[in-house]
Amino acid sequence: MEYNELFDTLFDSFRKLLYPEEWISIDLSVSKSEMLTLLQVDRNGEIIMSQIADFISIPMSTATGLVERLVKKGYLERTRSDSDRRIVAIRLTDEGKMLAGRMKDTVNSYIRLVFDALTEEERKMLFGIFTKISGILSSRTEERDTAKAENTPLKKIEIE
Amino acid sequence: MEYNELFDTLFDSFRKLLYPEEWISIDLSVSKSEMLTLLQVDRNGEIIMSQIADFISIPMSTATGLVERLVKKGYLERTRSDSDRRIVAIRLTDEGKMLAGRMKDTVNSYIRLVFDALTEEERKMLFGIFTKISGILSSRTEERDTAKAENTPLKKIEIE
DNA sequence: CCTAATACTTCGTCTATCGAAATATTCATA
DNA sequence: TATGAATATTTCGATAGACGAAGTATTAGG
Repeated sequence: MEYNELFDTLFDSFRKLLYPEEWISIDLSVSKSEMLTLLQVDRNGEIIMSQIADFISIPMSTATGLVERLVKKGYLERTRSDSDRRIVAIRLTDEGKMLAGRMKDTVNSYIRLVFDALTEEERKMLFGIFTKISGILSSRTEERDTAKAENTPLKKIEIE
Repeated sequence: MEYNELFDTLFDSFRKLLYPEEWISIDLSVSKSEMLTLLQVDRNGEIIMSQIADFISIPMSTATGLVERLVKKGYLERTRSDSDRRIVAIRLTDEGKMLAGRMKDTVNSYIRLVFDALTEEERKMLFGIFTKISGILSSRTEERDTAKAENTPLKKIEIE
């Protein structure tokens, strides 16, 4: 019976993440995908177009537009690689670094808010639980990925 | 130092929720907002347009389109209220009920997957933690809402 | 060399979102 | 009880973002 309550809580979290403007004060100058991109570039320091597309699971044509907007806004800069001139490397500008920093601070302030409300024991356990969950979810993702890879040739047999 | 790891985990969850197609097998015939709407209608049994708009935090004009698509797809039906003919009540069709059921089943299977990986103690604690967190987040939302509400009257002074 | 593969961009199209104005109905009040 | 304000919703036009197909440039392989 706890399942239902848990479902509702998750449902609510899903809603909040889809429309975070409601509960978190984020910079309105970037969209959710743009935010994700900035944080990912921040994590990697430097990243190439195809990695961005891969990471967010979008086609390259979409990634081009996404990065283009962030470049126009002054948060990212593009550089053609010298060793392989097909490759475009993406880096944060100083302004981009500041924005990424502010975004991380905001999220961290929420993490802290939650952490402060928990006991030491709960904190430890939450961390362990998170690790377990993310392990399960990524093993799921891998399953799907390999399944997809294995199915691709088979699809030709389907009667569509 | 745990903060960073936690940030990364949250960051990843955010990404997965924004692009759930990657890890969860959901019905491709509806978008994320549409899914949210269907589940909310399912929860309430019957709901009116403004409640939908309110719940998902979108303007009414957007809600109209959203519901329109779901009606066309055969998942929702509209009825003008007899007591107040301005009001439009939304209900799930049988097909809509089935889809909502399938969506809940999918999510519940994930919940179960996670639950099964946890000990009884962890389960209890996770539940408590979830309750705490959602309490904190909704008190935040309320703060923002009342702040907004308190500001509204002042707006009338504006020279429009 | 020359063809295939890779990395990326451009273009046209389509979908979703949103604000402003329009419509229809009910409420309030004088 | 007429009439102007308030409420609930839709329509319309504009705009942003996503995506597939085709195009460009560069590198790799036989």
